[in-house]
Amino acid sequence: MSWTDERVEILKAMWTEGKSASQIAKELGGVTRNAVIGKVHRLGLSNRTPAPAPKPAEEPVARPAEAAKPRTANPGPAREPAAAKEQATPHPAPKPAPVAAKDPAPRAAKPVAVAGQPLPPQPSQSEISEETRANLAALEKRARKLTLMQLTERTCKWPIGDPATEDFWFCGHPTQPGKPYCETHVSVALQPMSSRRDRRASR
DNA sequence: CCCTGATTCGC
DNA sequence: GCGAATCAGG
Repeated sequence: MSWTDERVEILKAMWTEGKSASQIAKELGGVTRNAVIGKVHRLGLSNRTPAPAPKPAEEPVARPAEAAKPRTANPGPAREPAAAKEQATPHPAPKPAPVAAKDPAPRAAKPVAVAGQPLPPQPSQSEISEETRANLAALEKRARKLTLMQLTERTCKWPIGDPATEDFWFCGHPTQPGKPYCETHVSVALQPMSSRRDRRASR
């Protein structure tokens, strides 16, 4: 794949929106995150940080040659205004609408809209075995407490807690291959809906 | 270990 | 210009 005009546009858009290089790479396809990062730099739109922490120059202890190399952000010569359109929605994390927190029961999670992510079909308030129930309780205590932005293809996206408060995070345990949740959450989320199988029909 | 962006440097 | 390898960090 090559950097066609269109692909570059997507790259710019996504990068500006705060998407990570790997996300962009997956979206575009045919490129690695390294390629994306490399391109981002060549395009000169690397600095997503309006507040460039002026890094006090380190002692040229071991690399005199390196010190001479042009940094991405060159303080000297006229650099193009890349910080102009720094308006992209500064809140990558969608804030869920406040929800009445009246859930005394062992914190069963409420579904939250996660952009582009499969949503956890309610803990199927239906029939969940006591065993599974206990499993969940134990599991949630060991949750990695990932934030929305830390979720990846292989982190369990099961929401835990109340999205309206700070008491909210995602399970984060390793997902079952191809599934959005960890083993335990898959079991409660994607049940074959046959808790009560026919008592005799089967064969 | 998973992930992030940054930089280098051969192609 | 490109991007794998590598670096530095969370």
